[in-house]
Amino acid sequence: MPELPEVETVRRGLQPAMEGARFTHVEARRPDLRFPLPKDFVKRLEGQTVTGLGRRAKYLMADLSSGEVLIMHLGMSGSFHVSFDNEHPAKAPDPAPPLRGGRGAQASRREENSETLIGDFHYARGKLGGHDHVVFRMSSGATVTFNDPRRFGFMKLVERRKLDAEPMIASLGPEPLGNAFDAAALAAACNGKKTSIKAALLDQQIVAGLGNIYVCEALFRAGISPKRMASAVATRKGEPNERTEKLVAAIRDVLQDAIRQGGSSLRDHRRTDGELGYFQHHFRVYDREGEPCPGRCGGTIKRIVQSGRSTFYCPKCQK
DNA sequence: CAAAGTTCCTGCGAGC
DNA sequence: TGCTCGCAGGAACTTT
Repeated sequence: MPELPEVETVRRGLQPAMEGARFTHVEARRPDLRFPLPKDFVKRLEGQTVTGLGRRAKYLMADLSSGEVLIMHLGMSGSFHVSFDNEHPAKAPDPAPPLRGGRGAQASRREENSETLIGDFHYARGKLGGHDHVVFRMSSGATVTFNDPRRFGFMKLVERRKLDAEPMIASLGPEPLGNAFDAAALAAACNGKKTSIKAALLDQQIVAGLGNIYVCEALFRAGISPKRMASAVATRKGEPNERTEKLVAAIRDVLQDAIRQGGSSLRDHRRTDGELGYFQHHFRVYDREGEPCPGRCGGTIKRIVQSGRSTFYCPKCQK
């Protein structure tokens, strides 16, 4: 699902379509996302140039020539679709599986079945067109559509200079792949936390961008039990220990691996259409309840529920 | 059904 | 002892 690697994959897919390009036409077809789009949403975008397309945690941020930033969040089911004029005529819906999650035209050209390796999520067969929430026509010749059936995603326009005052951005912890995130930082953030390390890593204020999947995977790679107290990743006074170092390295590794492979393409497992995702095949514990531990310890992957979310782990080698 | 991410609310415990 | 504050955990949101 859209965790950091997926959002980063989407960002890279949107870049050739949007960066340096101007919004020539914007449609808000269904303004009822998690937050309603502002009434002047279209007016504030049309004519503006995207000077840069960045990412903070799971948020996409498009810098606009107007001085505003378009913040976009995929929620749980949001996806972007990119097509270029010369490949997909805008009028007729493409009967082929549409590109979801935005690897852009290059991936689509390179791979026959782009559906399986886009860093995202749903390929909503038969739900294109009028059901897309937002459509951008760009001066690059690209049409970018945003579709989010569950509507937990949103788009928001904020003045760049007021970005630091934006609560959802300001409250974020360090980027896990950035320099600010190291053992000392993690230990300090976990110090005194009376909750599980699993819950702590899901807390975007401790480290920003992890979700349920990558927390499970990182804890497995670090050999740390998800049930361990968060404060135990640090010694007294919040000093890091060996466990902290391992965990930081594991988080970095799993995110980098996932980004390298274009993120995970999870969809509802009960659906029968199409392939399953891509990095999902590299999951070692997530959604692998009952399977043997890939670490050859002889253990079996277990599923437990922590603060209402599934946790997958190997009780034998995660201590 | 349960799954995804975030916000909000409640309840409990710690501390004064 | 009694109150307040903050944190932790759960519900809600939505859809298939």
